[in-house]
Amino acid sequence: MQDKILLGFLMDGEKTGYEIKKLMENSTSFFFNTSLGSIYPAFGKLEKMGYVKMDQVIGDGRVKKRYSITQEGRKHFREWLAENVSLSKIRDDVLLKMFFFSELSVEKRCEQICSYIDQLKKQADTLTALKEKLMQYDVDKYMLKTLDYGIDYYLFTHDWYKRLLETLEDEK
Amino acid sequence: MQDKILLGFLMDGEKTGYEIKKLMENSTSFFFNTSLGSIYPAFGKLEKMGYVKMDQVIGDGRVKKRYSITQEGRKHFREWLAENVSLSKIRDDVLLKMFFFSELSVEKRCEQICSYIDQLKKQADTLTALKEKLMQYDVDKYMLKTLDYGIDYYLFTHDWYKRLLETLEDEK
DNA sequence: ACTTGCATGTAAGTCGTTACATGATTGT
DNA sequence: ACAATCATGTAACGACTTACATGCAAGT
Repeated sequence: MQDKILLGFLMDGEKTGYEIKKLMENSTSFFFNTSLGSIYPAFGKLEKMGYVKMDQVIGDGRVKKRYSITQEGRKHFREWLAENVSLSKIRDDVLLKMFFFSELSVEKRCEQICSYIDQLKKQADTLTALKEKLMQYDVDKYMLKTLDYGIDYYLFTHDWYKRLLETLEDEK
Repeated sequence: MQDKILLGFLMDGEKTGYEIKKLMENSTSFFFNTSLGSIYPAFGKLEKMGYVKMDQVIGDGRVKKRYSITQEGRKHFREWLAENVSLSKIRDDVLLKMFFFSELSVEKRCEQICSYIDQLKKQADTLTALKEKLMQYDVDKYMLKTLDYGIDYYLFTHDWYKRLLETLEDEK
């Protein structure tokens, strides 16, 4: 999975591991993020498989390892893109807590939901701001679409829990 | 995380690992599921920590290991429930593929989204059927709420991608 | 007789994170 | 001088999953 995202980021030009990490932070991080501690070893594997090749470059007086994608890498990535998609699980610990909400007092339930609503709103705002920023540059259409999904998802979830909170407060 | 769900399921009475697995399949599986291969070792750890205790029981002519939650276990579980919630990441491989959709032909993009829409509809229907079934019994209110979220989430995502498909088909 | 479901458990492997370790450059 | 950021990498650990291994009981 995370090897695919590395290949994906190399599709439009060579990059270092560190650069890809920075790019992720400003684009995919809300749904996909990877630590440097797994990016570097992943490049090693991709190189062994012949999907990327490395060039040692001196830039800013520093030695950097710049990776580029090979023809086989491109093929492999496009095959993965065309492969059947499947539903992934919602792995959400708020949902899990809500499942057992009967074990918690009404007050605590409200506190938890209030806090969550706050966080959802903030996340939606953060992504909206990110979108405004990115739209100033010439960013890929589908990168913006995923951002749109993110914004809409957090707004939907925000509204859902806000409605839940209203029913909770009636119970008080 | 998965130790919490085990404790949660024991809150309303003792159960075997196998029984909990079955319960999960009919309730939390759409957002949280755990294999038996991790349930059994998890019980071992919970027992060591004093959160559960085991009784060997003979039922149906079989030797079973029935676990019950201790007072410390209850305390630990309730503390976890009251702990600050935080946003979890959407780990969705469809979103990741959409991010790189420019690398795929318009036809393939539509195929992928069509297939995904289908799956989302089916999942919403499955959960709706599950809800009808559960409502016949006396199921906990918040268990049904999580199911409601699941249904609404899949419907929201279904509609979102359906709208995306319409814009994709205009491009053809 | 045979398959399915009940029931438990271990071992190997995957995938990822955090912490540790190092060191150069840039800005204050 | 000092902190922050750039840049790479490894080691330890965690949280799982799949496959393997076993065996009884119930239904067909």
